[in-house]
Amino acid sequence: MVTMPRDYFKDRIEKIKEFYLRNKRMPSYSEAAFLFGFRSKNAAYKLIRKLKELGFIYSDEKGRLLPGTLNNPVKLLGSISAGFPSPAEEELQDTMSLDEYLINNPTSTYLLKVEGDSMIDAGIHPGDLVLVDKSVIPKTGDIVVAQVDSEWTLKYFEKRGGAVYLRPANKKYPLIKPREELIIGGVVIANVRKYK
Amino acid sequence: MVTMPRDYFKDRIEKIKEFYLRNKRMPSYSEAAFLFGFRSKNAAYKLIRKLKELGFIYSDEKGRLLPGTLNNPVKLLGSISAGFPSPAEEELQDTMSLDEYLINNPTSTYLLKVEGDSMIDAGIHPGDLVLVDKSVIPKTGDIVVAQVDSEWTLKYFEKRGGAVYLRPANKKYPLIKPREELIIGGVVIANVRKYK
DNA sequence: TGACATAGTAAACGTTCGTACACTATAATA
DNA sequence: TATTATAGTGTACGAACGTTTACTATGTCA
Repeated sequence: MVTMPRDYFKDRIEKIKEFYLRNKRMPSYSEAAFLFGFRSKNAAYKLIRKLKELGFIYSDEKGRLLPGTLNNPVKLLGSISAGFPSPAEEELQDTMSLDEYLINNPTSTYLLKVEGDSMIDAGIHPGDLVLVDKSVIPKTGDIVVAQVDSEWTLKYFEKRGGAVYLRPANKKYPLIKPREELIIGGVVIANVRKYK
Repeated sequence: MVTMPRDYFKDRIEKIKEFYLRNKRMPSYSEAAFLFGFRSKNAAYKLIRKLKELGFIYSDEKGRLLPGTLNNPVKLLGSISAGFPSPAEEELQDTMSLDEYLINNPTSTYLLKVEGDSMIDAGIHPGDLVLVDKSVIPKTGDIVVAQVDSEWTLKYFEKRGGAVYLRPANKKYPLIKPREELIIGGVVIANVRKYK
């Protein structure tokens, strides 16, 4: 029986990953054979069958290859204070896609750039991007996009005894009790800050 | 001459988008024809040629369709304090992918879950996910993942007169002057917080 | 040693692919 | 009204597709 070296699969997966990132589609079997350095596309066919069993790849009803966990661009390490594993060691790590992780409802979610410091105590800074889902019904404690005095702002949503209040996360600003009807643009489901 | 209704393209694009999200690949021309309700795939062929000109789709050297701006899952609205356009109006908005926006170097970037409150004044809370690029060389003011007393922590990086310091973003904790060699696990390039 | 599982080669199949060409129907324009 | 550009139908063709089968070579294990 022939046993393959330890990183046999990893190199192959990396090749496909590169192809996928470069071409934005999965290779055909003959293209995969070329990637792997095989002369026969059946060799690729058999190899990929194993990658499928490992979950890196799958295929649709027509046999075309689709990205499995390949798709996920960022590697997952442990948590920071727990003495997480050294970033140096390159294993077959778990990966994830930020898009898929953060966005539940692609059609009802949009992105908003934050200006002003009214939510700074909630860790939402000017310049941050805020993901807003307008299909979510706000509950007390949620951060919402609301229209106050014909201006859109970011506030904590509070419902007490039938009345609705908007609370800024900054002691400098007062609690807001909306005069008339309150227009909600959606609930903040995530906050993203880019440094570089 | 036949002029198409205003949202002619938008509906078609939405159909392809749905297909792409569902199948994780672009449709063939015959599949696209079926999506559009055409009997002839040549009709899809001509229509998609126009979508290509608009940048929503393109194709590789073998003619296979590839996602253009389709790919991007989240719609971009204006900024929040500027009285941004109502989220209700559904135009052909700009879209973006968070993965592509945040990650410059997929191979050297990883994700870390934050525990502890040492960076809370920088708006990085316990439970946040931090994107770390280990190929970036830290500069003063950057937030880095560093090993202090054989523990991995998140600190501001400061270089003054040849000496390197690590500063927590929380007044409760003291400035750290590393005794021996300083091990840096990478530079924080983004912070992500998920609420829902 | 002999039996066996595996990695890879090679060729063949029916199907689907992208693309091209000829054609019809419709609506706008001059 | 005649002209013209466009939306869509239908057919055809060579190339590439996924999949199957047969075969070789090689290393493992009893």
